[in-house]
Amino acid sequence: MRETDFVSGFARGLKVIEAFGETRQRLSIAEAARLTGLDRATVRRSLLTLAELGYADYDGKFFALTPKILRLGHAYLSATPLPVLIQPHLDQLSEKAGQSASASVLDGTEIVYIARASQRRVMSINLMPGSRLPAYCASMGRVLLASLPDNEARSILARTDLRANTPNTKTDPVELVAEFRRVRELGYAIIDQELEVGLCSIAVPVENDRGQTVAAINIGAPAAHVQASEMAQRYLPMLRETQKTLRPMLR
Amino acid sequence: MRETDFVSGFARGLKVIEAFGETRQRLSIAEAARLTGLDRATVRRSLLTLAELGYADYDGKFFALTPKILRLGHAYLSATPLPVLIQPHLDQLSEKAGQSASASVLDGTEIVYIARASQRRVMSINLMPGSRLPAYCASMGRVLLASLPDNEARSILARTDLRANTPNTKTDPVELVAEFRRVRELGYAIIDQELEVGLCSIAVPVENDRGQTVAAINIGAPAAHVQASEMAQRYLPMLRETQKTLRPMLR
DNA sequence: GTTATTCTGTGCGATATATGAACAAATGTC
DNA sequence: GACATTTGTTCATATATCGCACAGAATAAC
Repeated sequence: MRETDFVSGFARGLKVIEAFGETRQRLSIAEAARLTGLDRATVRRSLLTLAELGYADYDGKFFALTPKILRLGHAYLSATPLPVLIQPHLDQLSEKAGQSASASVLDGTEIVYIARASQRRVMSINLMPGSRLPAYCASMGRVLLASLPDNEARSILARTDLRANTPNTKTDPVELVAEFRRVRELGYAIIDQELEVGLCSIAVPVENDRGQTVAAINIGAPAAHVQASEMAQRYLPMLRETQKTLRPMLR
Repeated sequence: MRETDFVSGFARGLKVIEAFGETRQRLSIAEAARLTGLDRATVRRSLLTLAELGYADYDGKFFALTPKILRLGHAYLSATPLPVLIQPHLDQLSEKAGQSASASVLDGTEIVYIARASQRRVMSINLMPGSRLPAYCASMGRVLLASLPDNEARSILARTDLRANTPNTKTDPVELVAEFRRVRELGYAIIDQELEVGLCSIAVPVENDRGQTVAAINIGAPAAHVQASEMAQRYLPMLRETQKTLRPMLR
């Protein structure tokens, strides 16, 4: 790609939109400039552009994103067959299991939720499509990383901030890569309170008709309610069933 | 705002992203140019920029958005208190009702889903945060339009393509404005298969502590399962309860 | 109330981008 | 296989944007 094939004004604008996610919903020009590392004048032009187009509100002092911005993510969610295809199956799965069911894909070091059917709230954090979690300590993340060649998974781990969210969290890259091998062999991953105390989850890959892993689905349950050791017995059959149903539908 | 306070490269790029929503997930340069009405060379630069930043994949022929694009919508969903506050209450509501519960806000002539707890699939279309429906024939849309002054609601109706999705759909602006008055008086709206045959729903406004309507929540049910006339009796009490709980939490 | 600091808005030269035409490659048509 | 269309890419140049520096307004500090 040549230098001139890059629209830096566009790239800067996207960076400005993302700046909103990290802090509060209202940003002044100076705050946005600090968060993005861009020049104030540039940020101001981007924000005024967003406001002009209706993607942001401006009260003369602060800018705030409007729901119109959801059109951008929606362009992906509705245009990509995956979320639309998976959602109804998650609804069924969730109802059958009596627990929350989710689907996600990998984006860099994180998993991104693309669909979700919540039965009850088991996590302190609130998940919705677009939400992100570190891959290394989430059941779907384990499954997705396990689907990659070892060196790629290692490279992602190397770029990850491997922090111990709970006493259970595995943070040793060597141990994690060994875990990926286990996951690859078994075809599922179980997380026992590695992300948050009190939360267990089990995930399986979603494969397309050529056997490539294109996403992961999981069921999460409160540890108080379901022991980690029971997860497979209870939920693996229905996860496998959903997995099997989805497979011929993909690509 | 001055001419130079508008970054047209940014605006064009956003338009290109939205072009994906309308058709398939893969777009060639020429297709994107046709959909956006922009020059091929310009669209090409925008698409290459998206690819360079990881928001799109490029196989040398077609571009497709990647899940990274969800960061943009997520910037709104996580930064805005409304979706994050409402979601857990929707989960509860949905579980209690045994039906899907959703929350939405108004964006132009459409409602935009900002949170959703699906119990089972009752609609042919698949809803998720960011999904949009025409306001005039959706229960939450009725509630949101009813919260506006008559002339504003009328102005929105004037810009709406008032089509009869089913034999039940109300499409006469005069009738609709009268309906808004009724909704305002009763404090809730019921839709009896106006959007889709077989689907009923009931919505109430979500007000902040100053009594301003900031969103709407609803419960949808299959008409075969729940008569429209029973909707209020069955679900209004729990909607009111959620409404009451949310009120002091907002702003 | 004064000073210091931070912020927003503007003008300008340097730099980057958009445009439409031109061309080559790919695709479709007969 | 030749012709017509469509598509992707490149180029020159007219136009728009960027980042800087500065002025004035708004806050904050004292």
